Amino acid sequence: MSIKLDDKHKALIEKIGIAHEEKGLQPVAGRILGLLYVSPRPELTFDEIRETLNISKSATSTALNLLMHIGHIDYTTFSGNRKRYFRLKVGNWRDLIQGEIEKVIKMSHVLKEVLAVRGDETPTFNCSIEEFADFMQFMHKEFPVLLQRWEQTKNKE
Amino acid sequence: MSIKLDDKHKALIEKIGIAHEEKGLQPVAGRILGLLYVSPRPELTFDEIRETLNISKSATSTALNLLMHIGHIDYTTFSGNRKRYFRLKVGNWRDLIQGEIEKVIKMSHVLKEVLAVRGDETPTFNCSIEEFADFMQFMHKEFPVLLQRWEQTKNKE
DNA sequence: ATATTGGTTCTTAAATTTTAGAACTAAAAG
DNA sequence: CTTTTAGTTCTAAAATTTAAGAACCAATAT
Repeated sequence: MSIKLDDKHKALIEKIGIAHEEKGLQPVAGRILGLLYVSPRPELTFDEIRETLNISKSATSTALNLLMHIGHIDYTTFSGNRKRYFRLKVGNWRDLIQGEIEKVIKMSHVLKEVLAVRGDETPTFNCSIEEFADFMQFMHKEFPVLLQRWEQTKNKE
Repeated sequence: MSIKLDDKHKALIEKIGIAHEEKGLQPVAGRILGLLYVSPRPELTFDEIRETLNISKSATSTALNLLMHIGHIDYTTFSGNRKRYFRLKVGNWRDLIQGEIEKVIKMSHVLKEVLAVRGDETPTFNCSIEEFADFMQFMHKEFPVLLQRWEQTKNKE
């Protein structure tokens, strides 16, 4: 059974798909995320996804496993039903953003390595690199504080 | 004239290259960034880059133009010398990070579009999406404050 | 004017990624 | 135990990306 969607929904799926492609996901994986965002029912089976997006079983399987691997989706099951119901782990957005911040800290470590191999002949240049690295570490340290501050303004409303 | 580099430097170039590939750059462009980070002389000519990295003129030209286009590098010239001396715009890191933040705000707008097409049948799901979008906008708003706070702690030292 | 330097652009080859199709498997249903 | 369901895995075709090679061009030097 494929999910019926109007043109607005379909356009939005592509938009979300492309946004995720830009971050390095394969097109099919991006579209699956798009579908799971706009689908009226937020838990869809393998075949609903496959048929709605007109993709092969192999592409569906590979993309779903990738998305589970990187923590974007998971699935539930219901007893007496062998199907898996795939869904976005949106409640998980804090961890997803935290993951991005961890990439930033990695880059700052690489920059520190750069500083270690550079001579003292280029003080201004070195100083910019150090600033960049330091700010990344500052961001990493301050992120949990920022998140907490947001949670609080949220509660006040 | 190719730049002489030891194995430590070469390994670091590849590391920086791969880090940038992961963010969507082509390998050659990533390596050029790596070279410009570790090179003892921070301003290199077209041919120094080409020869040091063993890449073709076309690949060098295309990658340099791409890197200039996305604001990662620029070049100086010296009168009486037709060569361009390419260099990292590291002093520019504030703008580069700001650019990332702008991508975040775009995603939050897409999520707001998602909310606009979703019905009220999935309140918990919708609420997570809204939180995600709101936090992104909060981050965008707070980023300049964070940066300013960092500049101040910097001055105190 | 002619040659050389410092690149750019066009075409194409090679590598990589992405997806489809078909064969397969494990669990459950009949 | 045979069949169906729900997917997985393997192979390979198609699409895309990446980079090389060669021809080209504009500015300077001779």
